[in-house]
Order: sequence, then C-alpha cells, then structure tokens
Amino acid sequence: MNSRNVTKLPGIESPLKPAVSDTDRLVDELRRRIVNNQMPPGSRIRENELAEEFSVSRSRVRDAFGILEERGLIERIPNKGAVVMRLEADSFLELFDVREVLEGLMVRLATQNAEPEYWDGLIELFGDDLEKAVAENDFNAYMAAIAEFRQSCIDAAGSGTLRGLLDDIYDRVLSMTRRLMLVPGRASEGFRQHQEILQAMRSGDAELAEDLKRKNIRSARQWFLKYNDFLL
Amino acid sequence: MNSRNVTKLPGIESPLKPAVSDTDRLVDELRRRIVNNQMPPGSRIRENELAEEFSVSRSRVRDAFGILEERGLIERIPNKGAVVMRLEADSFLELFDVREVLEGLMVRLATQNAEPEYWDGLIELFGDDLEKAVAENDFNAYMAAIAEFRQSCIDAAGSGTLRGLLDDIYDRVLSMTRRLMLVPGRASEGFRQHQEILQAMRSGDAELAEDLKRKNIRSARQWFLKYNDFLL
DNA sequence: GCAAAATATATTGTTGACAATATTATCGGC
DNA sequence: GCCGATAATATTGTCAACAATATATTTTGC
Repeated sequence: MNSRNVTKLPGIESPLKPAVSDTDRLVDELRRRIVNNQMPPGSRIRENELAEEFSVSRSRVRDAFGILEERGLIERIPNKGAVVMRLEADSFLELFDVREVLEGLMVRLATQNAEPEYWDGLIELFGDDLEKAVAENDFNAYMAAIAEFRQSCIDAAGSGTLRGLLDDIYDRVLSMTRRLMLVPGRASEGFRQHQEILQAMRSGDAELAEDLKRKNIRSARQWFLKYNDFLL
Repeated sequence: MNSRNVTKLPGIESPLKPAVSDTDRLVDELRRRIVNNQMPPGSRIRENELAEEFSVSRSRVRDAFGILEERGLIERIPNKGAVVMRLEADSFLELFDVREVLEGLMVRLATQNAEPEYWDGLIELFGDDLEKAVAENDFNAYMAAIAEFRQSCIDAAGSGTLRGLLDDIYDRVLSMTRRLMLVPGRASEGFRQHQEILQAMRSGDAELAEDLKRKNIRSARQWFLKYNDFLL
C-alpha cells in the first residue's frame, strides 16, 4: 500500500454504543470532535450553538456536558461556560503511569483468556506491509492497526470494568498519541514493540506480554518527556 | 480500646470536595447512602422523593443521577427509573483485578515521592493497639485505619488521575470490603499485610511495596472467591 | 371467578420561559 | 485619548409546567 493512496483523514469512529437517545448522540459527536482536535483544548463551547446545530433543546446539551465533564473531556466553570480540557505535561505523565499498569493488565488478561490462534489475524496485520507503511510514515495505517490491537485485547480481556477505564483514558490521550507518532523513530519502535507483544501473546506467555506492554508505555513516556516542548 | 465502646455506626464521611452546588451536595449525600448500604443494591430511587426531601427541583436530582450513573453507582433504565447498581460476582472479580494494579501503582508512587518519615504516623497507627482491636473484632477501628492508609498513600502519590480512578472504584467496593472483614481470619491477615507494606514503604523499597500491595489485593480476591456465596 | 381490555395513577422525559451572572459596549469626566 | 462607571447584551443556571411512558387499578365480557 502506498501512502499516497491515503487521502481522507479518518479520525476516529464512534465506538460500540448504539447511541440511542439525543443526549447519547450528542456525547458521542462531541467526544469525536474533541479527540479529533476539531475542538482543540481550550475551545469555548456554547450551549446555545450546539442546541441549535443539533436541533435539540439546551437541556440535552447540558446533560451531555455533565457526562463529558465527568469523563474529564471538558471543564465547566460556573456561570462562565465549558471549555475543552487542556492537559498539562504533568497530567500526561500521570496518564502514562496509569496506562502502564492498566494496559499491562489488559494484555495479561487477554493472553490468559484467548486461544493462541486468536492473535493470528493481528500478527498478520503487524506484518511486512505495515512495517513498510510505518517506514513510509503512513501514520493512518499504523493508527488503525494500533486501534485494532487495542480493541482485540479489550475484547479478549473480557472485563467491562477495565474496558470502561481504558476507554476514558483513551479519549484523553488520543490526540497526544497521534502527535507522538510524528517524533522521528517513535512509530517504528512502537511497531516493533507491538510485534514482540503479539509474539508473547501468541505463545501464551501472559507475564511476558504484560511486561512488554508496560515497557512499551514506559518508552512512550520517555519519548514524551524528551520532546514534550514540541508536543504540547 | 474496648469494642464495647464503639456504639455509633460511623459509616463513611464525605470526602474532600467542598460540595458547593445543590447538585454536588446531592451527589455527595446519595453516594454516602449508597456506599453505607442505606440504599442497598437494587433499591429503586425516585426523583420526586429526593427532590422533596432536599427541597430542590427535580432537575437537580436528575443532574445528580447523571453523575452517579457515569460513576457506576446507579443504573438508569429509560422511562422506568433509577436503581442502585447491583454487582455480580464477576464484577467484583474484575474490580479486584483493576484494584491490584492501581493500588500497586499507588503504593509505588507514594513510596517514591514521600520521605521515609512520612510513614511513621501510619506505622504507629498499625501498632499493637490496632492489632488487639482487630483481634477483638473492632472492625470500625480497622476500617478507619485502612481508610487513613489509603488516603495517605493517595496524597503521597500525588496523581490526580490516579486519585480519580481509585475514588470511583472505592465507592463501588466499599460495602464488599466491609463484609469481607467478617470472614474469620481475613481482617488479621489484612492487618499483617498492611504492616509489611508499611515497612517496605518506610525503607523506601517501592518495588517491594508495590508487590506486597498487589499480593494483598490478590489474597482478598481469594477470600472473596472462597466465600462469595456468603458475601453476595 | 377469571382474563383481557380500558382507565387511572404514578413516574420519568422534555421543553421553553425566566432568573442570575458574566461579558461587552456605551457614555461621561478629565 | 484614556479610565471608570453604567447600561446593554450574551451566556449559563434554575425551575415549573407539560408530554410520554410504564405501572396499577378498575371495568367488562364470558
């Protein structure tokens, strides 16, 4: 696959929820805009505007804001309004710490619960084609692969509790993850790390997979620390 | 201290937040009732009743419900109402898994960040008096000590992100933690484990402290598995 | 007396109007 | 022209009435 073929910015798709009510739809759409940086951190968001745009009452928008606030995606200042949460370097480091242990757990549980063949598809996905794509800086292809890896692991881990926590964190760090990919060398390192993790998972070594996944997050943290002046 | 002296059920106090708005106050009070089992799992909670009891409009109650739902403390079924979340054995096992890694992280960070003397107060608290109290089944004293240990660790860890996750989880498992204490032998084992953890923290061995804390949660999980017929 | 339909009641869902607060624009004095 | 006070506007916060839905009760037919 040639990187020239990737034209459309894919962003991130809305996840699993059916999104049945007006409020749910609003939450989903706003979440999407925030994590795709269509509403960058610090953006003021007005209740009236959104109510008009989506043809719903302001109450629904307020409900949605309440949920987004609880998830840490927006900040509400009384009588002033809501702004997209702006994360400082400290917060990112905290999130790396939490991700390290939670994604480690995710990989361990997934390895324990899934049959070895479960991982064959992912191993193929993280093959030569993707390696070339990464080498050619096709970050969309890599991001999509990472997302699939992540989703497969969460599914295999089979813990709704863990899924909820990881989803929350994911939303908060996605834009940073994308930016981190631009740092020369990070993407290919991450690619190799995921290959190793998958090998461990395929061989059923849950402890090793967990350890490798934790090292993966720790190294991402190192890159962030080194380049945070350019990333924030 | 004689267990005969402990008369009043202390329950749990409202935590750190100032709770300034009506909605915040409602969330806090409902949270308190839920974790203290004044509203046991499965209880139906009606918006009108609460609105009247607290002399607020139903909108405030609905806002509070939205927050509690997001935190996983209540469940809302459209057009039917809200009930206190009922946790199954599977959910508790999931929560133990997550607690294991997150509380391990908490202890590790706390050890790294705090001066050794920081732990002297807790070491004293977990001394002979408390040991005797535990032996005499003074669970309130033990619960209070555990809560203080927990709070000191979170403070020392200094991660708002981690604090948020742990607070959410804490609310969901508190009633189970209390019941688990009734299982013969669990409380004294937990007491000894906390003594060991504190020793490791005092000596500055973050890795050991993390490992011990994880073992602590794993053993709690074992007791739960063994006695879950009596606990649920 | 029983079952199913129809009615009545209770409860949650939604909305638009109004109040409180913050932001911006206007005006007057120097 | 600049600064402070005051008025105008915009935005969020709150509420109470109304609609939609589910539950409980009564009625009706057999």
